[in-house]
Amino acid sequence: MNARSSTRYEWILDAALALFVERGYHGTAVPAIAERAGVAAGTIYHHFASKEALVNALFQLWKHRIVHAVHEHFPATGTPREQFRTIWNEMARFALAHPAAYSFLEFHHHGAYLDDANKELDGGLKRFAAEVVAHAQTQGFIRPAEPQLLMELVFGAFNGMMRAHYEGRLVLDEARLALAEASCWDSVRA
Amino acid sequence: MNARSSTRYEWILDAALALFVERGYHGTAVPAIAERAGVAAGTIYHHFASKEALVNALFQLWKHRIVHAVHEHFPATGTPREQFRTIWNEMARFALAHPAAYSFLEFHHHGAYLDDANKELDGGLKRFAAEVVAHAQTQGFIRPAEPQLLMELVFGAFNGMMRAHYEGRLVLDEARLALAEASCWDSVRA
Amino acid sequence: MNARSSTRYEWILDAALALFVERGYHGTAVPAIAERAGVAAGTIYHHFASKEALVNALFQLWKHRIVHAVHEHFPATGTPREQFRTIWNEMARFALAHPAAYSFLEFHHHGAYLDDANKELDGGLKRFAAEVVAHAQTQGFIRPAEPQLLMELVFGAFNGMMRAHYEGRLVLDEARLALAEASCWDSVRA
Amino acid sequence: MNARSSTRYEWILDAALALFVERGYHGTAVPAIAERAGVAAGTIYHHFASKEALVNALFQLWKHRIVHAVHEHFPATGTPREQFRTIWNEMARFALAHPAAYSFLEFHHHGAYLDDANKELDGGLKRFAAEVVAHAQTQGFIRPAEPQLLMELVFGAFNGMMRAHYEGRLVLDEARLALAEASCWDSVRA
DNA sequence: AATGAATGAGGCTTCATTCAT
DNA sequence: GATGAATGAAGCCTCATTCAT
Repeated sequence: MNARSSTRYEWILDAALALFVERGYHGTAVPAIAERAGVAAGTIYHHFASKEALVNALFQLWKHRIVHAVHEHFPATGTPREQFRTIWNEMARFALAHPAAYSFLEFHHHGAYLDDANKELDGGLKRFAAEVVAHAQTQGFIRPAEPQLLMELVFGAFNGMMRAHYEGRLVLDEARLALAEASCWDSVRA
Repeated sequence: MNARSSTRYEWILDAALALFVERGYHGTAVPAIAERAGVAAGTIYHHFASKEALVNALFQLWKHRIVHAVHEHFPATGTPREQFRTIWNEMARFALAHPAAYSFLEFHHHGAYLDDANKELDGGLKRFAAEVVAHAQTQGFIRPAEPQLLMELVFGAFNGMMRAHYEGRLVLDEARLALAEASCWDSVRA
Repeated sequence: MNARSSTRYEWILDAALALFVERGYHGTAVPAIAERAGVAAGTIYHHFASKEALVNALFQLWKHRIVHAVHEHFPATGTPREQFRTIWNEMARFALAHPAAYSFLEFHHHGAYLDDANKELDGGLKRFAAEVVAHAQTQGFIRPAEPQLLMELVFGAFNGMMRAHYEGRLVLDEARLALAEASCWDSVRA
Repeated sequence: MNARSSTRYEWILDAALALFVERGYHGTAVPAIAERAGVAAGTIYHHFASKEALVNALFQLWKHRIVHAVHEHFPATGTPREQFRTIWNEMARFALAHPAAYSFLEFHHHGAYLDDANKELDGGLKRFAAEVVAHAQTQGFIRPAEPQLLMELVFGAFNGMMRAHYEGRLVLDEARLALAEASCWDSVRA
């Protein structure tokens, strides 16, 4: 789950990600993951205790990565406007660079098989964003409303845009991303 | 063979909806649907040719209902602002009255098993909304940007809000719905 | 099983015969018989206690008919040559007039579900033929060999010919039937 | 995946042969084959894609064997009488050594599930025999009649004899086989 | 008698997991 | 560690039979 000697570990994670996104967790057979990864079915069980352990490892890996990407670039001392834009841009960069991973994290229901650690992880980014909103409100930059509500609206808008992009209904370039970001800022600014 | 006459037909649809939302299509066993519906497993096959036919019937039924609800109340001669608010409110009324159905329609990947008729149906509401946006732009009420992009942002925001509500992170009452609607209007208005 | 008030009884027998020949007993579903017969599935159970009772009734009906046809025209006082030809011709007439029935009787394994009465019936025609052979041997018309063996050879030849005809590998007309009959007579005559 | 290497492969074929002969293809459940073979039900699907693939493999295997046995000993330069006797004897040897296989090949209707390759295979031996007959006719050894008809009569007689033997109505020893062969030759010789 | 929806046992097949090599 | 054949529980579906109408 961290540095692993074998690169097969990563082959398996990559194959599982692709298949889970394509066909869902329950719709994906372990032997199918093995075949796509180019390893034997038994090999998966040398690296993961079960199919459930595999999906949890996968979720944790990518959730950590996106959280890290957002936190790493977050301008703690910037203006709320800058902070908003930075979070938006980092998430867009991530979602465009790793479409399968973002789709897996955001557009699939994992409730039935995620372990507690991952359920805790899942809400982290949104809690952080809600805090940023709340702080910006104290400075008067963002309209006075439940931070939770505003945050869910913006994340939802972002996800709607990304999903439309993934599904081919929308082409996302720099200009459109900036326009969308500005629109969303307008929906929350004071 | 399966006119809406039989109540079992509806028991099965209701049970399938609940389970598909809970555990996903592939995660739901046909005998589990039968048990929840209070019928024998074989009975499902008197009403639906297959599990796939069942999920398609379910999708079509509810998609028709929400499309109907939105179209029925759409103020064709109203101002764009009124039109926007009406669509928002009708969708909210529907999503709050039928949480499982809305969740099933919007928060699940159906790509692998939806038939062509349903794939066609799926995009209908969004195409309609994009047209409304485009028309409002010609009158100068909505900012000049791709209608498709603006529409996906607003639908996404709505869905983010609904999902947060369903998952217990947000309480939605009249006031919050109105506030959210106003926020989203601000994200697209000229 | 004899004169029945309802003609549905016969529709069912006819449909069952056609399907059993096409797909075998185990390969034929009772609802499929009902559909082909143009009756409801439940109706079959007003006329037959079970699928097994149906197949037994069918077997008995047609076995009786062919036995009757052969016996009716058998020239008890004729020469063995006449007797041989008559049996051959009667069976050919029957097999050509009722291909499905003959195929059902002779080319399908019924061992697993025939009742005792039918198992007894099954051997009747062959026992009769063996007796005819034995009697002809006492008069020196047929070569001295086990009647049972000669009879099975001739019946086998007849069946091989009929099957080839049914399966389209052979066209049977009067001339060919006569030629085949003469050939078979040559295989047993003194 | 299923080279003849694994003994289980053969266990399964043997079990399937015995059961198909006893109860027919549709009357035989895959789990029953597994049980008789002494393997798990799932194991069958490591060696055969489906029940239908299994029955086709079985048919092909034994059809190849009998064709090979007949061709291997066929005296291409012998007299028609020798050729006739050789084919008869080889088939008898085979049919007595492998009663289940011969019964499976000749006494069951496979039309519904045999693949094209097997349908092609099926007619091979008979086509060969018809050619032998036709060639013998050109030399004046066999009476002038359709080779196809004479051949079907002889094969039919052979099958009638074998079936009577299998079903206990006839005991076949060397003397009786020779007698039957001579009888059949008499039915076709000039 | 006739219907056909309903039943549920059982059939074919898949698949998460194990284990001998 | 790696393999992949083997397992058997469980999944989707069929079908002989029943029963309320």
